[in-house]
Amino acid sequence: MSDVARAAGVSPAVVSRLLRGDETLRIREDTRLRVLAVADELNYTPNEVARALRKAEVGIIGMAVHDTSNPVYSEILDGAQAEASAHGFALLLADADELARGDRTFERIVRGNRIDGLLLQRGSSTADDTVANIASARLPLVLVNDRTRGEVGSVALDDEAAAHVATRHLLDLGHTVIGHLKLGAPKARSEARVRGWRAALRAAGVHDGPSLSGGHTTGEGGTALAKLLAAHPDVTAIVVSNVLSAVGAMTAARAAGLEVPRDLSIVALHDVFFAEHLTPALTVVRLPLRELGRRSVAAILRQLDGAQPRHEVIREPAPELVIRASTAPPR
Amino acid sequence: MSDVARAAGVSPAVVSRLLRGDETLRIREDTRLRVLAVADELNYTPNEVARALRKAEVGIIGMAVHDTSNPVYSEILDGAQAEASAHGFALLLADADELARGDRTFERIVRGNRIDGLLLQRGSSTADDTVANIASARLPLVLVNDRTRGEVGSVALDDEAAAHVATRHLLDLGHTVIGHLKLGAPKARSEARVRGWRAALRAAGVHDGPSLSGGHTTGEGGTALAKLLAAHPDVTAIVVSNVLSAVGAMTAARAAGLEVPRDLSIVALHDVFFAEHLTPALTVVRLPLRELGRRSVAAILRQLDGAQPRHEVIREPAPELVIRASTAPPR
DNA sequence: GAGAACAAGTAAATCGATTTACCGCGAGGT
DNA sequence: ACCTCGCGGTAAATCGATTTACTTGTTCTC
Repeated sequence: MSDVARAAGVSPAVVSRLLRGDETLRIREDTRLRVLAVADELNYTPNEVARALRKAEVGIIGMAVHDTSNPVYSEILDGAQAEASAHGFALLLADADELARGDRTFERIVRGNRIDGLLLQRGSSTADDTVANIASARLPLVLVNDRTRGEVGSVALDDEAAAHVATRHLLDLGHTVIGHLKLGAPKARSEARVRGWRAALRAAGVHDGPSLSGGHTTGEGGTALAKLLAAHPDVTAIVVSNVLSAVGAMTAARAAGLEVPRDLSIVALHDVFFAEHLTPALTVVRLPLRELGRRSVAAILRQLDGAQPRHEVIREPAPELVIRASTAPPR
Repeated sequence: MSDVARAAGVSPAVVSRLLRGDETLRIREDTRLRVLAVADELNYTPNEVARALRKAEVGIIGMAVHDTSNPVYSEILDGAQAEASAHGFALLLADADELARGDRTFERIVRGNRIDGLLLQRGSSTADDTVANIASARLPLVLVNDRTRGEVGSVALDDEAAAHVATRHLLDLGHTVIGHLKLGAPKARSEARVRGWRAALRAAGVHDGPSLSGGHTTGEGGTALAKLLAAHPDVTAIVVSNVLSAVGAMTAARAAGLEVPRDLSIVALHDVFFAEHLTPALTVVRLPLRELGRRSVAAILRQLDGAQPRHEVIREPAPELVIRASTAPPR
């Protein structure tokens, strides 16, 4: 910057104030053009690190994901990336499991002013004290796809409505014994879905079907379905809270000699690009994942502007039923 | 830091040198313990931004991906993340398309000392001049899953061997008319695969089958297969360079009245977690994607230590054929 | 007893911007 | 002739660490 200032015959202060668009700067038109020309000619780009030090704001938002390979998460990431970029912020990726372990690298990121705020996708292993630890670093924090009561922000999807829509679909097809493969750990989210499922059943005057944890991998989904079928052979349809579990469940159903959807209808929460290429193509309830990423970043940005953390639930766009081939009327 | 220094009754220099493990620092044992205790009590973590400014090294590596949702890329990302974290570096995510557009946010990242080096996954839209532009910023650069001649580093997979293995598998099954759905844009990678495919055919004394671009989405893969079948109805097997295209091709084959693998065998390059859940389960050649991410970060780190950029190809672990259900002998 | 050698630190410049308080100059008013 | 005011800037402190050259007191050596 001082090189530019010298070459343009002004003080560094002018260069800084001009380039930052300082409103209080009075400057002659010719000086303005000269400085701009010199900056351009010298190919000057301000050092962001120095800026960050002085302004105590780095322009980077941390994103802690605990399973990068899950396609659901990469869609959230995409939305977050777009929103951050639109506001001149960049995303720093971090492994949520390292965070939970209290890893050194992570401590440095969280407490070392490397990021202005953190987006956290809490996995099964990320406990409350990790959240408390981050909050104690006075770092703006938003829990993504999660609900909490505490002093931290959160943005959640309308899990209850989604489960309701899925269950309603099965009821409409004529099913009356409808099971549920729940999520594993994140309690609030899981409970919201159970509520939605149960509410739909109640509204239709149907008894609760069996409900057990379906984990969050294809493998876990498969074993969970096997267990469910063993205990409740009368089930004709299930709602699966996790797409990957649903895929595993579908494979397991076939292995158990059931044909989907003839003998068992399956509807999953969350759409993923390969759902339509499965056999049968998977019926799902699509939730606005990209929007979730977007709104999470927006929430962090609001906190950076001094707003109090809020708890929001995305109800628009509403959960959308995508009917494919894995659901049908009961035999 | 000065708070700690004051509370411990020493100068900031001691705190800095002690915490950084400066070998030239002579210090009494009791002083050492006192400073450490005070730092711990005050919950002191050094400001990474200030460090970065002084040392002209930020501890962050940029990763520009042009399609976050592709599961192939998220596996690379995972490997990169692990390696970076193991060396105390963090990953900054960026959209390669924004980079190609010359976006402001990106300029600030690349030229503003926000990152120590950049990992670039060149997509179809990322032209050579983008690479030149980054190189001109004197930023260590490594092209991931790509080959180049230039002054920048690169880490590639053994695409030729992979295509060879895939083709060899089809030949072993008895096929003699074997097509190829190529990759779209990244030329070097695409050509390596064509070479591998052709070499396997030649070695078996079989004529080249038809070869055309299969794009990199399910949609493109589908239309490409339709076109290929229309022109060459005698094809009994194909190698598909992109998994997503392969999925689309499988759907398209069925739509054309062909049964996979009875009428058409399909083998794809790259394994993805859902390949085994497709119907039929997709036969693939698995390449070490996580290792690719790892080695790419390692290559950047070497450049940071002053090493010259290199061009490397990962041959270990070797491409591995994973036989599932989409390949069979010709009818 | 003088000087060397060493232990245990310290002072101060530096990294590159940002920002606040201030300053000199010419024009206009009286 | 003196004062004021607005224009067009500038000087200098600051953000929080790092690092090199230097200092001070003590012990050892001959």
